[in-house]
Amino acid sequence: MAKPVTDAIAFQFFTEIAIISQLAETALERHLPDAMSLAQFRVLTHFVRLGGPWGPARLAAALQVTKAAMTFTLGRLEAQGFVHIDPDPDDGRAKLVTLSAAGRAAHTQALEQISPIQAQMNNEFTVVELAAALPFLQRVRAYLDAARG
Amino acid sequence: MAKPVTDAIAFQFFTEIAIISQLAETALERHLPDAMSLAQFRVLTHFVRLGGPWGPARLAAALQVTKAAMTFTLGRLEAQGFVHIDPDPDDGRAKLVTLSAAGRAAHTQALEQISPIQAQMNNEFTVVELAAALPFLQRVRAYLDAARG
DNA sequence: CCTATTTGGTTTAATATTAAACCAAATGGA
DNA sequence: TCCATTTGGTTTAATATTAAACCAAATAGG
Repeated sequence: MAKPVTDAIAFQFFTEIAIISQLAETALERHLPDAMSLAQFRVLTHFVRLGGPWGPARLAAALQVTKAAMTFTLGRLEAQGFVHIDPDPDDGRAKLVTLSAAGRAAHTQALEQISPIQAQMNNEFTVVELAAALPFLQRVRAYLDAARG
Repeated sequence: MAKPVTDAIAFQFFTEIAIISQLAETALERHLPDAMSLAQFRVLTHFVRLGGPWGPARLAAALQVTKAAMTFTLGRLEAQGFVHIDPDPDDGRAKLVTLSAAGRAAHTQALEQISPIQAQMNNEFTVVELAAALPFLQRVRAYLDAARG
């Protein structure tokens, strides 16, 4: 026999996570500028936070999507002029992706549009509560990250 | 000015949630039987937990997907013989979806195939830890659920 | 050096999802 | 009763995603 109680709790934990994730993503997507998908927003955020040129493969790994998905997203971002994609002078296979001024502006604009959600959240939950929840979530994330073989 | 610290923590919270969700879903999907998508598994689980006939619209609402997505998923489930879809005798528009014996068996089979993940999880985290994390997650979920207008 | 393997990236085909338009049946006032 | 609105469900078109095959350049081991 399995351990039904234990199983049920782990299951419930991931169910809550999945629902929160889905609701948050939907809310976020609804407040993003029309032409900007969540995937695009995440790439822009990544550049704003960490700067520097990144290759598509590294970006895909960092944002946990396939290389094919990243090719697609970067194509959309480039078409809107939000990133520059240049060949890597040091590696004939590789490309270097950088955030453009327009991309940075679009991200700032997106942040403004989602600020009402942030404000509501901060109204509903305290920093202390959110911060208290973080360590365990980080442990779970680290475990899943390590366990994905 | 915004409150950068507060904002950063809420952002970090949802980032962890999103990553955990993605990693968990990927892991789950990899252990599911080949022909069974996560969406299909969720519908089967719903029936196993709550029984009874459900209409596509109610199912869509319960599992937080659009009616169109539910039409698609139910079509796949019906094609595999995992659910029965009959007209509702009391409502000319509606349909009644029920779990078939084959559907129940497929769900049992799926549970067996994902049990290694459960086992690993239970090995890494205690029931107490998981249970301790639940209340706050439930509060956040309830808030987001209520706030989605 | 060579060759085998790895790595960066794209393409193709399939799947899953949403939004929007739509149809048909039910419901609720006036 | 009748019409307007709501509700249940499907369809269509578009978007986003994955897996798998593929190509080209880099790297490593003999």
